[in-house]
Amino acid sequence: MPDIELALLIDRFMRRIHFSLQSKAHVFDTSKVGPGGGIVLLTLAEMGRPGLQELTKRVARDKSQMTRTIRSLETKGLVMREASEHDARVTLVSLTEAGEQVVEDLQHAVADTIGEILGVVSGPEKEALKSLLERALSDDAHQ
Amino acid sequence: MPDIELALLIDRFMRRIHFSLQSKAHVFDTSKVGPGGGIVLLTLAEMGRPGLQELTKRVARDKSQMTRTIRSLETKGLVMREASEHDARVTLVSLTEAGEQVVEDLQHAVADTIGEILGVVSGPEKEALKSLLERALSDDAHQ
DNA sequence: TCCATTTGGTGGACAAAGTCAACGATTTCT
DNA sequence: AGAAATCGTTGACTTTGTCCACCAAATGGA
Repeated sequence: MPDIELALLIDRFMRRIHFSLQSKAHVFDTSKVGPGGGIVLLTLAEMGRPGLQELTKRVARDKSQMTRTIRSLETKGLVMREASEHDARVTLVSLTEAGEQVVEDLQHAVADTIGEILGVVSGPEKEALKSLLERALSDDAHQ
Repeated sequence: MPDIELALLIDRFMRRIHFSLQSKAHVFDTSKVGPGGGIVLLTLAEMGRPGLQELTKRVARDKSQMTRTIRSLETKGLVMREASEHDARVTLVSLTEAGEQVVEDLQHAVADTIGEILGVVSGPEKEALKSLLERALSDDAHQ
């Protein structure tokens, strides 16, 4: 019943990561993509060349915001968009080479941070955590 | 090494909770405290009567923002502040009765939401998750 | 004791992120 | 073909987050 603690813990945890990353941002975020852009880039690296809508759902943002984020990343040359051949409504988004380079930097930074924070936690536990989250998120029955 | 997935999962997870709660906010958030205010109220219920700084660190927010959040909650009559006797600089914050009432509503709403999302996850696993997060957050060597 | 330094809280100004509703261009369904 | 749904974009607006300067109180030496 009192899983409120869990919610509060998760909130704190996320902010912890956020703070930690931000304090080092000036070192690795040379392209000034910010947290929002960063997550999008990392997700793109995972997804390949999704449609904008698909991407939006994955990162759970508002579509209008995603439009702007992508545009910003595009003007930085990190991302490219092309129309889908099958459906003229959808825009496919993918990383450019420059984008992939940035992703690598981001990956290191994030991995380091997570490593620091979860240093106390054993490997198997981390895997358990991932599996748990994946299951919880698997039924993407949300908007 | 590739714990980036973990970071992305956590981000998605948090947004999932956020969305779910927000979609029902009109039902339980009758006092219009918003997500920010809600977390502060719930945290206050946990902490009792902390100093503002202490509270700020716990929820990992900027102190100036906390000032404003508390003021907003105060004008709604959910929270009260009093000067500490030991240290004239610190303001002690605590829930009013009205505040405690609101906290109860929040707790139910949050518990429900977490319950929905973590429905797939077994009890013991949830406990493991909590313990993991607590450990990861225990060394509050930040800020 | 006096002064420099830290600590707790407030305020202002601005930047970033989120929210909401409307719109044009497709596609899909019947 | 026509109605309805989908995809992306735009505009306007609210909420959060961030940074920095500031005052008041406490602390820690010389």
